[in-house]
Amino acid sequence: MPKPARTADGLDERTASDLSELFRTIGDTSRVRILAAVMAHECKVGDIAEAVGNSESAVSHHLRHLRQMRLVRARKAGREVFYSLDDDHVVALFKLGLEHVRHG
Amino acid sequence: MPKPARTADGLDERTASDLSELFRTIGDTSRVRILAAVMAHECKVGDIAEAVGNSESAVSHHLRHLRQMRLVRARKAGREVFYSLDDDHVVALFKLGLEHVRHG
DNA sequence: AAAATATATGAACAGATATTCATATATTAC
DNA sequence: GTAATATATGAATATCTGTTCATATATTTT
Repeated sequence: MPKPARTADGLDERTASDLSELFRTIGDTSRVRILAAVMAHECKVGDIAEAVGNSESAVSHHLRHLRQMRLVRARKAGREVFYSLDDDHVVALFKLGLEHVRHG
Repeated sequence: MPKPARTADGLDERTASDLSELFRTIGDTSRVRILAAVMAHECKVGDIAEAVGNSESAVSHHLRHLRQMRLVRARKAGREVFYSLDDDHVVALFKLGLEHVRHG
């Protein structure tokens, strides 16, 4: 099989791309707030929309994005869908990020 | 003084905005690679440009952005400018990010 | 002094992306 | 069955952002 394309700094292109995509996903104010809401406790879409002050449609779009990046997970209950964190990497990332912005 | 505007999830708007801005800064493939290069060892602009395969101008723009977010720091030596990490939050963020993308 | 080199910067353009709106799907209530 | 509710989705649009190009600044060399 072909060698992965390597940049001179030791990060292959695929990894750099994946990594940046992950951070880009968290790099949106609405999604940060959606994640913070979901982080506090399992939430259904409507409640998230109200909490972050976005339309349900916009939130739904964001949630799909977050799902695709495996940051949140959906649990269907009747006609409602409850979202929770998929793992706790996000919590750790938030903590580090906060350390930096609150004067790092 | 006025209370900071709070979202229902406990993140005030300013914090959510700052946090997302930080992640957005790392959420670009070129900047990820620039950071990786600088992370390995202090680099001057030209070398970074070559390492990541971007123009020096583009890299310079990115470096300004990274400087403004206090992610990298510049040291001037003659007509060259050497960049290094400003602190090690980025290293920790990269580690966590990699854990997530390499099967989260 | 001028020429050459390294980096920075502003403006402009191209491509990406968040939000809105209209509509679709799924589930429950009647 | 139909009506109502919750969420999802596609397309369109408006905004944001990365890169390029031209040019500016700073430093060294001759």
